[in-house]
Amino acid sequence: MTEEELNKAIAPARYTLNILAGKWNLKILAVLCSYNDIRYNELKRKVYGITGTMLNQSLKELIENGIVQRVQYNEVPSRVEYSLTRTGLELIPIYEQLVLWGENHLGRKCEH
Amino acid sequence: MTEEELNKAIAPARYTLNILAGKWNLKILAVLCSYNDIRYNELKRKVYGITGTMLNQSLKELIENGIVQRVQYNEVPSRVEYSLTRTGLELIPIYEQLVLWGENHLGRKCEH
DNA sequence: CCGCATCCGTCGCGATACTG
DNA sequence: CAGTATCGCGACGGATGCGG
Repeated sequence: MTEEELNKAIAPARYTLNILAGKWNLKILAVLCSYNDIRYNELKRKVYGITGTMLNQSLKELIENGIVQRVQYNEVPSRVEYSLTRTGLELIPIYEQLVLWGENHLGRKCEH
Repeated sequence: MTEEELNKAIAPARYTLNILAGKWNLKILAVLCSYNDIRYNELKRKVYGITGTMLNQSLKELIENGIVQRVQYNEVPSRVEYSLTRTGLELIPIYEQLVLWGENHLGRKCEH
């Protein structure tokens, strides 16, 4: 395998990983996954410990990558709801695989 | 879902991600995957662009996490071979899923 | 209620030089 | 051939305060 071939082969995986690897993205996905729609402040409360800055930054990334959808309702007071897109939902099986591998591996470590 | 429940739920996925997310780990896995055993310098040549420092650091992590196996042959000149463990092999399907999702998503971006 | 601008600390990454 | 030690930079994470 040449350098180019190797790079081409892993590029899509790198791309996916870059999205998942952000410190809060996994938590955000897990929360969004269990709600069809959720408001900003509700989301902020569910993703324990996150600051406004980080939540907005993470959401921005996720939106730009087509994983999260932002819907703004022009009411008073203003209301914004977030939800997973179809693309975002397709990320869930991967998330579950990550959990499975992690569980198996952590389990084995304890067994000796 | 409480804070603890959420943390417990995602912890294994975080663990798996931390392993995969290192800058060179994906490339190293991809190379190791296509060789049963490979020597240090051969590996260094295949993982284009990596420095000795980074290769050793990455390998150390992967070994500590039970993904890579190091076998040293006491010959002259010295010879060390690296290979994936059973646990490491179980990471391959995840890697492939990451590639698939990335390809689909990148594809859609170009379609408009 | 929702989000942005700024500033700062930490850490992953890496260049270089050295060892058995 | 197969590594280790040291030093430094830059990007990401995060606290705080402002704006619509």
